[in-house]
Amino acid sequence: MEDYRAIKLSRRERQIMDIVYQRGSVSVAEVLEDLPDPPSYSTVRALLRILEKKGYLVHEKDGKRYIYRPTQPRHLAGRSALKQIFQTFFDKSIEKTVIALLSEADLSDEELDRLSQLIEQAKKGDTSS
Amino acid sequence: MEDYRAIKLSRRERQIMDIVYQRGSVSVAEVLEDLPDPPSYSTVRALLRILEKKGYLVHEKDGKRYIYRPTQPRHLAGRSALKQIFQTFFDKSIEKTVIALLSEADLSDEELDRLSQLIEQAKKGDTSS
DNA sequence: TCGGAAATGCTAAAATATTAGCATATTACC
DNA sequence: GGTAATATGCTAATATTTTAGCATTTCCGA
Repeated sequence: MEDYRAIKLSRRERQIMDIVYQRGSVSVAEVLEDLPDPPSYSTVRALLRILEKKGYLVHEKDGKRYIYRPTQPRHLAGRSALKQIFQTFFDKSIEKTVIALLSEADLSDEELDRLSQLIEQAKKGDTSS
Repeated sequence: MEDYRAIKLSRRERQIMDIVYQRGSVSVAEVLEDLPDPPSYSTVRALLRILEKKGYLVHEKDGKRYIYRPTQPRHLAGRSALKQIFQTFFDKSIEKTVIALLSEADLSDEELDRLSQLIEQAKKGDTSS
């Protein structure tokens, strides 16, 4: 499935999908909590139903209420989203994107060490695409 | 300005802003070229006018046609977008995001070396937020 | 068990986004 | 200068999105 953040969804639908991915799974009430300019409960339900019909979500029952989950796994959705980003803002360069990320916040030395290791591994496992 | 990709804009508006940031600056015809399910020329003009009115774009004349540019610099928009992404999909962890990026494509050894250097620098310039 | 709180199912109105058309202006070129 | 090609300005119809209301169902606790 392609990046929902880029193409298909309406404004509210996208907002809701972001909330779903952030939380992992959601009840109607939770979505309502997180939505900016929150509409009515009823409205949120309608949107979740639409997203399910479009195939982006599924629900299961938890007691008397529904819990919605994304159909596309989080890590895949994340990768798609990242791809969109570095294509749009960083000349399709992963390197530039990483640089921007690193300058975004101060990582701890441990985190930096782990990244160093990762890069070393990448250097060795060369053609392992 | 906040991340236009997350909150405010409609589907078409967002598509157009992505195109603008990808190209740097755009004519109406260029936007039309890149839009999926392209509408009419007239439609694109209307949307660009709306985006300008909302403050996301400005235009200048180039001969007889308009060239539109984003008001927010690309690198800032990119940072906002990245932030959104790692908050939504990577538990607010920059490290996890970098890892995802590295696994996304095979970087050349030179690129990896440059990243190593960058990380070393980050280790030294510790409190330099 | 039965009443109330809190869900969902379904439907339709209202608001917004999307679209295109016609009139007018600008430029390039002969 | 005149004319064709190619812009823009403005407006309004259409489609979609967003919204909420009312009826019904489900679960929990007294």
